[in-house]
Amino acid sequence: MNADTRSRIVTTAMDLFWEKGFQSTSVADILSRSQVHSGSLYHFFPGKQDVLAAVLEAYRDGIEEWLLKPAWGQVDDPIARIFALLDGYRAQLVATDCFYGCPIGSLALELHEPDPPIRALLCANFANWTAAIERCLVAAAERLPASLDRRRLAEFTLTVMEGAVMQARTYRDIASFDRNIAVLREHFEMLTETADAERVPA
Amino acid sequence: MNADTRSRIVTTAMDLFWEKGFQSTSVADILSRSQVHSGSLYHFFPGKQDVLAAVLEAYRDGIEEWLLKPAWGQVDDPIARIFALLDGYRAQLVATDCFYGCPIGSLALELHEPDPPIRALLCANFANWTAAIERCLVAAAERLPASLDRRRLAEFTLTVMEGAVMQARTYRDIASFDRNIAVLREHFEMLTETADAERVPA
DNA sequence: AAGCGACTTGATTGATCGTTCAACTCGGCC
DNA sequence: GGCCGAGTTGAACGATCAATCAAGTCGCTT
Repeated sequence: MNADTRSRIVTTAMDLFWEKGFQSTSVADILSRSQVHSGSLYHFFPGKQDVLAAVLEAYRDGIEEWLLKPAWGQVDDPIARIFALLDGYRAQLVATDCFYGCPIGSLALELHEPDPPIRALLCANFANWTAAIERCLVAAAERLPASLDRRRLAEFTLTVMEGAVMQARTYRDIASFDRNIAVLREHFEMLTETADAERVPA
Repeated sequence: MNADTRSRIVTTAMDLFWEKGFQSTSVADILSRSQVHSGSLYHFFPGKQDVLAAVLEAYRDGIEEWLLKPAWGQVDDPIARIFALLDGYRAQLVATDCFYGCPIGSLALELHEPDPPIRALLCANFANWTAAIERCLVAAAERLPASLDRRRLAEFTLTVMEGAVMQARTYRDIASFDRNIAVLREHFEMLTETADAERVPA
């Protein structure tokens, strides 16, 4: 029951930072919900910032198991996988009445001058997410224009997801999210049509 | 010197909320920078939340003069105006070394459970921004597909801007912003090409 | 010139913040 | 059996927080 005191702190902090953000979550909040005493927390972590770092590391290391595997279990087509991933964020919004969105995005905008290690972890989370999308785009290369900048489109997909989550949360309306994803889908369709056209040139 | 005590509080709070966010800005921060004493602030505002409301009202009421007019002074073409507006956010990022982005977006993600009036003001800011873009799209209707959902594309433009600002700030790299806007531009180009094609059908 | 009300001053409040620390428990090792 | 050190306990700390308020200033009205 001691090795998982640390992990209980981290998972509790993940929940609380997701629900209330970093600043609005007090150390006392983490302690009471995780049933841990302050001395124990400060035994494992030098301070609150380091709990945040551990949370961001957990997200970074859990992207495969907690984000990609659940979304891609039933889906093989690479482009379908991209939208299945986005649908996971949709499900999260719906499950919380559009209260909570992407935890990384919220933290990224909340922390105005994050310590370098914290910012590096935020970047790592974004980069891993983008890399997963890019792998899908590579797998779907034959359906997309040959000249397509895949990394750029993967980055754009993250951009649209984060922006769409932000608006859905602000409007408290999942329809806003759906409309944004629909436009992204049409963007992909225009790209595949372009690829079709260039494959039969003469 | 009394009527503008209130406005000095509001403009100072605008700056501070932009720089540090709402929670990280203390009332004492606002007081010291604006050279106002606490009693005066609490004479005009019941509390800190109401300063935030006043800030959001100022943004909402100032969108024409402070956002659109500067960006559109030299630009007439409606689609060029959309990207001129986005370029304004780019300039803000560059001027602050990618530290500060869209104040509304930052507040929207920072306040996890905003009071209803605060959330309504965030929505109003987003809605006004989107409406300005939609007016451009209506003005450019003949270059775009007839069936285009203009409100949806305007909403999408906001989505891309907010997501792009988030990433540029996180990566501290304006190139990320530029790549995202480039993809949006290509989206617009594909739409205008579609419109060209449907105008010469036979 | 007297009085009123809008506005200012700044010390002070109690709550809450992140953090510290001395005392304690307890399993494993010599 | 005695010791050590990892982990726990929870009271306490100083700092900072948003907010209060009694006293005071000043311009305007009558």
